[in-house]
Amino acid sequence: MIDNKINKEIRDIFSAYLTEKKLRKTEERYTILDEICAFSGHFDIYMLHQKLKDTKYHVSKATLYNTLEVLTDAGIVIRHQFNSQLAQYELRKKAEIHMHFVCTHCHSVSEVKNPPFLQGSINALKNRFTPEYFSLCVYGMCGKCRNKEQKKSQKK
Amino acid sequence: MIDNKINKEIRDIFSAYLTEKKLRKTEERYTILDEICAFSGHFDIYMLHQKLKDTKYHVSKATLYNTLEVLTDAGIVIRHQFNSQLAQYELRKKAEIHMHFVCTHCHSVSEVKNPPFLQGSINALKNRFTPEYFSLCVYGMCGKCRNKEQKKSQKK
DNA sequence: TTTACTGCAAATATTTTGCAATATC
DNA sequence: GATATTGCAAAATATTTGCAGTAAA
Repeated sequence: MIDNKINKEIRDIFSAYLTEKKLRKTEERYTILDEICAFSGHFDIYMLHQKLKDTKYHVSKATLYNTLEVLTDAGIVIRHQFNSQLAQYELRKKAEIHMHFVCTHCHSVSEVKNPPFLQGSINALKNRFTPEYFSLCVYGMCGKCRNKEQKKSQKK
Repeated sequence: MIDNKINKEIRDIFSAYLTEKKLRKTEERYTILDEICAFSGHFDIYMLHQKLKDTKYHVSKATLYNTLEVLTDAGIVIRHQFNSQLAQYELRKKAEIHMHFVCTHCHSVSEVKNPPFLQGSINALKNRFTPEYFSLCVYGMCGKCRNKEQKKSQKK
């Protein structure tokens, strides 16, 4: 779980990054980061925009895209493009501990804890590449869709 | 390598799929599949469109998108969305034997043979999910960018 | 002969860009 | 005070859709 302590830790990492890159520490950037930390899983631009609207804090789409790019460059947020055109984001802290199951039927994305050996085997490739993080997406049919398909074939 | 024999094998799988789903066997669909088989790695809609133009065989973008959807549904082609908006595709036959290294600096995508145990560990999750294929993307800095960064820091 | 497929153009969706106003350093 | 960042609107990019003509079954 990402609690307030970890939330603060992430804010500090962001501050250090902004200082290092001589970027400005704006209220918008920190507000966006706080809202991102509050998401339990994936989110997209629209969900984030909506969430900020609910808190009565107005931020433009342009700023959202800009901030997400900075956060991605800082390695704090990971950008996924599962199946749809709309990019999905998530906190890297959360992404690192699971793999994604993308259902090829209903396009739902669920998460399963990463097999621990995976990290090790990726680290082993360091001579050719400097791995920062990885994303394992397994495509297939999710439990729900499988049940539906089974019911269908039973009716025949 | 995908040679003509495998190419024919894929055509047959496609034919069987089209028959099963009561879809039509058009010249466009087979021509597109042939061009796809000729790509050695990833490709996108524009590369495919260009390639077909070169062979003097005109196919509209709409048909390309349509056919790629059919091929994806058939499990013959895999659709990736690495970093850009432009979807990248590749033959599943090829995708299954490697993982992707996506450079977070220059956005190049290279391929490395999959660790063989990965397939096994994914199959082990069959009770919750029916895995069809997987895509392991490792993000980080590629060799070229790493060298450039090293040269930069040496100059300082 | 029926209707799925194709091509074109228009519509939609997502992200990026230009620029004036504003706020950080 | 210099200039990075913001917000808005317009542009750019990628994909989908509507529809009339064509071709597979």
